[in-house]
Amino acid sequence: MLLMPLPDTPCNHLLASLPPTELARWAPLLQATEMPLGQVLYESGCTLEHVYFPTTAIVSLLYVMENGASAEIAIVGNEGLVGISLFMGGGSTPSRAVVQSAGQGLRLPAQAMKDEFNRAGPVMHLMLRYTQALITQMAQTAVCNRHHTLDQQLCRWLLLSLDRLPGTELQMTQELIANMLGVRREGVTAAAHSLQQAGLIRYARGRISVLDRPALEQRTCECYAVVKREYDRLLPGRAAD
Amino acid sequence: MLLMPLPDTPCNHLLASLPPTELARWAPLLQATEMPLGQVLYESGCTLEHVYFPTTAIVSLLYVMENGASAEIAIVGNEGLVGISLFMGGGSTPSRAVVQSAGQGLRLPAQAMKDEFNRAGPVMHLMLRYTQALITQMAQTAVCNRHHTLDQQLCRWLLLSLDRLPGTELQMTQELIANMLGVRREGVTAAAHSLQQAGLIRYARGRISVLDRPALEQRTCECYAVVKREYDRLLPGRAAD
DNA sequence: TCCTGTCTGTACGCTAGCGAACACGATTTT
DNA sequence: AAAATCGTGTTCGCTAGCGTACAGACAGGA
Repeated sequence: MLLMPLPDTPCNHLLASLPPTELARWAPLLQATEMPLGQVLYESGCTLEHVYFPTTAIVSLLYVMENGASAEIAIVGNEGLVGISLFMGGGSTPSRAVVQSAGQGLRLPAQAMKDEFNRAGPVMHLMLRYTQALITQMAQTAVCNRHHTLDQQLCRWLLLSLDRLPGTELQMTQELIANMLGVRREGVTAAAHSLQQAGLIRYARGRISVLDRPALEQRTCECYAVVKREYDRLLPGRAAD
Repeated sequence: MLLMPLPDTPCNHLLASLPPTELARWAPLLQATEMPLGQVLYESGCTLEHVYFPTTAIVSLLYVMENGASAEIAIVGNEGLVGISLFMGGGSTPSRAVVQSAGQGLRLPAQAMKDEFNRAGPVMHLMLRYTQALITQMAQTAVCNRHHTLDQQLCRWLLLSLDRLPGTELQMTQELIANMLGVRREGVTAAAHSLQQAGLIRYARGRISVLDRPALEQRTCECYAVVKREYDRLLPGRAAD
């Protein structure tokens, strides 16, 4: 079957929790795609032609300012989809979606999503619940940006990314992380260094291994837990991790 | 008529842009309410019994941290409604809604909103477009918190509030503004002082008059314009201000 | 009239993070 | 094997905003 060619193959949780009937309608239209690092799924203000359901990739929603500086607004991985503005209305957003961690995903033509959404059935309610969870993530990003230290934010970011990937390793340069968090690369270097010295992670040339996840969770701010709890509450279907 | 007892009486733009048929269904259920300063419309994690359509009041959605510090996530005034989680799913959010500027509003029983939303008609689409605009505001709040100075943020905040009020005066102590922005009161004092010296505002004991709005718009960051543009794009029905 | 509470001004030392510039090792390319 | 590029470490001065503490100024009530 398309979504699970092999047992234990990673799949998208949103798709996986669709009722069989609706999934069957989409199955012939879903198309597996490679999502290489840096790929821009949509640009600020542009209308979408597909929605993307990441399976092993991670996508960042970020806003790029006029002076080129950027800030991440939310992370989307195998728990969600990229392109909510398609069914929310407007068809575009002022932000940009960039692949932050290379991998695969499934994509669906925009029209199929709109059609299914307009049936106002279980798919619609699932999409709205996901959107609600995404809203929480954005809100908490605002709070975190206001009040918490770079150290804490890095922990939060690592955990959010980790939750959306198999394994405990992420391929990610400090430069890239800095762009996501909207801080200097040197700041990330310092924070990562202290995490490494504390034995929580190990990194080398764009490869980060998380050694002590519980300690990371303890070191981060409350924002991570708030977001996690809300995702689990609103989207109970997905595998408990 | 309920929504416009007198010509030029302020009303809620969302309600005003409903088709007559749907408005007629709600009209008997809508109930005018006083919304005094500081009133908590809903608390973090609590389920809603009403949705609120502010007419002359302004409501802040804010997150209160474990240590008591807070940060505003979005502002809702006569352009929107408080309680989107009711139709988005989940029925609650980790944030709190507080009346930031006293005034009136209309409230509607939760069930009426749910019922109407589930008809999947024009009301649903309007609510979703509003939610999309709200999402933009939250995202931009995150960006602003990351990158912009207190001065710029104060300007943005004044403008957003001003857009939701009649006239050019707001009743608002610096202490309260500081809570919303998630900064120290002294910081607001300093920023407000410099705005006053530049002749953009005048304030005294909790009363702020905006003297030179164009200059405020010039002094703020791009965030204000991005949010404003998105509201105008998604909710074209409301009066151009 | 006094008094109390509210709102705003000011000062001081402190820290996190910024901007810029450069060093060095590792990896890839030629 | 040499060269170029990439990822990380380090330094220095600088600024915005924090925490704390206190003082004056205005308002409304007793």
